[in-house]
Amino acid sequence: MDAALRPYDIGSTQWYVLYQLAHHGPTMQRDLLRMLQIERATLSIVVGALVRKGLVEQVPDTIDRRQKRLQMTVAGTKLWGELPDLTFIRSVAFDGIDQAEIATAIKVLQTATGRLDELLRQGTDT
Amino acid sequence: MDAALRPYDIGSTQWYVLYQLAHHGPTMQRDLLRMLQIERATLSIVVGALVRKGLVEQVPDTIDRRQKRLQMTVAGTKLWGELPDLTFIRSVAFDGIDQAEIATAIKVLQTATGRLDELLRQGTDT
DNA sequence: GATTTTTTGTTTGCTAGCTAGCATAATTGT
DNA sequence: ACAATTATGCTAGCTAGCAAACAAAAAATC
Repeated sequence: MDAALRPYDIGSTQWYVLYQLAHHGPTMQRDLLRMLQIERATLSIVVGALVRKGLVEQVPDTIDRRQKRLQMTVAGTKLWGELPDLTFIRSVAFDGIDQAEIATAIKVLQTATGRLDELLRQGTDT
Repeated sequence: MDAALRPYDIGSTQWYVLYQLAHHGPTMQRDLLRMLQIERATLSIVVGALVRKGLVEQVPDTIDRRQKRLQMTVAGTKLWGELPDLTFIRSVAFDGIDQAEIATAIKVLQTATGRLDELLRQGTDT
């Protein structure tokens, strides 16, 4: 993804933010957190980069002024239209592999990461 | 890994370098590159951190003075002895999962990453 | 109604990855 | 023997992750 996006000076996480805004419209920054599964501080940096480049606007909510609503600018919408389709990456990686084996791989990884998340969660709380 | 190593101010890649030196003795920095599968520049930073902390020594080779031999210092060996055993992480993640399913997951992921590596390799050469 | 706690976002400082470009040393070609 | 190429490592500048500490606003408590 990074290699494909490099010509556009966009990183993969920045791409995910744009994807979200392009497909689901303006979004609260706090809601993006849950969608992208990253930390507040990280998202702050990523959004900052997009704002700096003029691709995204950050508007404080009128009701809850702590929260910020993110929306694409005209320049952002234009760039999004020019970005290449990245689904070919998934095709290259997985096309032709047995569907059942992919399902097994997903199950194994979800189990493992779930257990590790749980382990971390406990370690943090205690 | 990072959570377990944090009390010792050691990152996971730094741990891998120490592991290598602890188990296989002094190693040329260029050989570590292949073992850790990271870029020259990245390893340079990681090794720099270890040298700065006095855990590893970087000695220019007498025959080829470009190359640098890495070896643990006394302080490094001491710290290595104090680090916790990290194999519990693998146990937490995978214990009890069907061995055949794990093998399938590994196969799927190796195929996918292999294909993507190949794709990147071509893109870089052209 | 005033105080405390929680939520949201930012900043700072770290690890770790990358590319590009540089210097130096070694090797290869002519 | 000298010139050109290759190999090794470093620095600079970037993305992206994290934790800790902070400010501001909102919500909860007393």
